[in-house]
Amino acid sequence: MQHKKSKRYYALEMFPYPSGSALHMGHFFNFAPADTHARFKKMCGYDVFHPMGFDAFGLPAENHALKTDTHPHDNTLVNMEKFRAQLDELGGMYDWDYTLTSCFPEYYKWTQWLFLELFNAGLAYQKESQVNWCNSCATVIANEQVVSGECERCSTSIIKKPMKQWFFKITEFAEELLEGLDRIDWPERTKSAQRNWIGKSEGAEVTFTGMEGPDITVFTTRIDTLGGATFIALAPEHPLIKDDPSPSVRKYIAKSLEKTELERQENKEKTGVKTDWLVVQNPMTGEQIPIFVADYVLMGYGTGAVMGVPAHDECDFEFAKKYNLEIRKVIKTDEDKDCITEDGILINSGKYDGLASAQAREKMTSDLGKSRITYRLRDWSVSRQRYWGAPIPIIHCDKCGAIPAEIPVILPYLKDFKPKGAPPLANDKEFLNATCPKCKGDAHRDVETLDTFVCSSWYFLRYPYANRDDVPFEKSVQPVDVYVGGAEHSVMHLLYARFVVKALYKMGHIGFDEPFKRMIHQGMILAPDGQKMAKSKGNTVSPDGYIKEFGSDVVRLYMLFGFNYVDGGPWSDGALRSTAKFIDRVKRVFDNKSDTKPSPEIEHIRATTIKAVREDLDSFSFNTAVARCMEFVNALMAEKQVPAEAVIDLIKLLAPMIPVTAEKLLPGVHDMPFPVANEKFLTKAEAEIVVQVNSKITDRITIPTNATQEQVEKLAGVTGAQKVIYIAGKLINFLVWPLPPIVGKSKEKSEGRPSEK
RNA sequence: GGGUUUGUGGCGGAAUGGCAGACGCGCUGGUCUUAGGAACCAGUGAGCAAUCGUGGAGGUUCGAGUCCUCUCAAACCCACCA
Repeated sequence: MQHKKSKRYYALEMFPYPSGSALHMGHFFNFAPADTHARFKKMCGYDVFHPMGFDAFGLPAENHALKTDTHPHDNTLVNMEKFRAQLDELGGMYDWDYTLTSCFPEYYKWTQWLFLELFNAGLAYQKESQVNWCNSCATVIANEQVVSGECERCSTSIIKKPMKQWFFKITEFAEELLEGLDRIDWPERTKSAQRNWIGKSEGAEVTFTGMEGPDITVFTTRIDTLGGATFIALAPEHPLIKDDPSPSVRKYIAKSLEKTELERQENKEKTGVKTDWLVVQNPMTGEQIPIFVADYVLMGYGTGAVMGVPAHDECDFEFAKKYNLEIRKVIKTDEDKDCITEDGILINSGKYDGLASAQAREKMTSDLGKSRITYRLRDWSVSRQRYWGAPIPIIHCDKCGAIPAEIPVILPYLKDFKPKGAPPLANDKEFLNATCPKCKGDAHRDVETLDTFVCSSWYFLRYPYANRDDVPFEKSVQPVDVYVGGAEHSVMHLLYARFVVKALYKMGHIGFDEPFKRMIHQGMILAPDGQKMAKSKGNTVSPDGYIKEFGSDVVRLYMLFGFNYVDGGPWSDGALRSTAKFIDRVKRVFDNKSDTKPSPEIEHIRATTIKAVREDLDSFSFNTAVARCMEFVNALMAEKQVPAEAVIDLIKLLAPMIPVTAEKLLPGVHDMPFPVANEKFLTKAEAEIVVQVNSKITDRITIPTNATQEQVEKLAGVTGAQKVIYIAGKLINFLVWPLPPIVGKSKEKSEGRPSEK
């Protein structure tokens, strides 16, 4: 019975975060169905690798420890044990020999290795910049972790703060990150979210010649509106005005920089101040236009300077109105009645007069500017001023600068890890003081820790080598075949992981450049009232009680059957009981089996069920897979004698879905091959098809499956058709044209509509 | 404002352009039970009917829940991005 193990199949779920409580319904809905898929693949003969670990570093664990006056290390160990027990209870088929825990030195040594590899390749660098600071978390957070101006974790308003920070150069991979999306089997919405986040836009740089001051280069996607540029606006952070002597300018800059991200966003009214000495010349019209400093211009995008074209840009329009600047139209828009192209035609623009905007852009870019592509993506800030994370493996030496430390740099077990202005590790003198590896002089360690997303950006490479202490992984490591996890990671974890893999690929450490070939996001289980489950609402439902009451198979099967996996939906006790009922029926039909030969009907449904279940389990369409099995059971129960061989196939089909029950009924089932449909029985000898005349159903007839179209036409008994459409096994449609009094839909409509109107 | 996705019975949800509502919940009736439950059997989109029905309006097609255009609604992502 043992089949040949062949192709390796790497099935992975996002590893859980062992914070405060136990695994919740969301975890179960992620893990149980994904486990069904992995078990199915195993029975199909794949050498399935299905590991599980713990994403143990991070803020929630640390904050929880602070609140409860415990230590995150101790809590994590306790929680992990609880998680592990729950995962076993769930009946998960995991390769526990290859587990990993991101807060253990055996793991984070290699996270530090990754950091140093990026550092040595110039992809990790330090820079002083305006960073996102969360006062409540007392740490810097990455762009991706700022959600509409607030901290993703605690919803505190984010402020900007100048700070020297470590960054990963994810922007260098913007184009690759974009391009790779076309090659992977991921949900469209996730790809779209990433494209959105990367935010590529193609445009041009145009330089305005300075008359009294320096030249100013702006970025624009609409160079065709250049003739309508009546002012220039610079971001408050722009280097050209950094040392501007004008008091009003200095005051304005200082005020803008104080504002938080959120305040800037909320303050929709444009403000700005005109500079005294800068006047620049429009390269197209030759005229001189004023320069403003305005905080609606972002330093981080384009060149930090924009040309103000009030007639064709909403923001510029608002600004121009407020400061009484000229509004000059240079493009015909939809409102202009005589507009003939979709794209607009250039007017009043000298030698470009009359060109469509797209053409004009191309021509003007080569004449007056330089084409340039910009991205919204920012480099990933990875320093955290907190305790519970992997220490940044860098030693700072006054003479030699930032020097790689010997790894692992062990995170000390601090009794007091409360953030008090400085990062907690700074208080540990033993940790802080170090010797420079280069000059052997006095130096100090970097006291910040790495963003947890660094830990999770590469863990899937580590699993197969979890027990190796000489290497993080080897070049022969394989990408994940199917990755299952929440859609909330669309732009953080999933983007970071892709970046890290691309970087490692470029450095020659691995042989692929996309980590997850296929991505599935499970939906969300809602409370029975259709609301999101929340402790504050008191509507949470916990899986543990149900498992205790009904057994894990019932809960698992309900998760498979009760929802479309990708959509999720509200929890229902009633529907859960129905799956318990179904398992009882399966047991009963199994007990009633006898050594009879299956009837042709049973052979047929057996074959079609096997085929359908195979397809459904492969495509994560669990609900229909269960439905097919239910039909199969119904058919078997209707038999006087239940043929054993068919029932055994049923148990094999169900084994990935109800592993405990299946193993009990058929010991060793999980090592047996998944049933293969007998082609012979897939089609019946006879089939019922629909007869249509002029696309209306007039009859249903039974025909031999192998009948030719001529034979079917004869059997249908319709004559005089001008055209016949025959879909084998489905329908035959006789078009008797022109239409007799009983008319088709279109005629009816054209007659009926005018009189109704 | 830009992008993506989703709109199907009382409910969860099925339908490679080919019989809409598979499968299940719930409900109704029945069998069996002292009774309740369980189990089993039958029915269950709407309408007395002809027929009508997949958010709405058009279109393509012999044929549209499915493809195209517009529109409405919801969810998510991005958003003074030049």
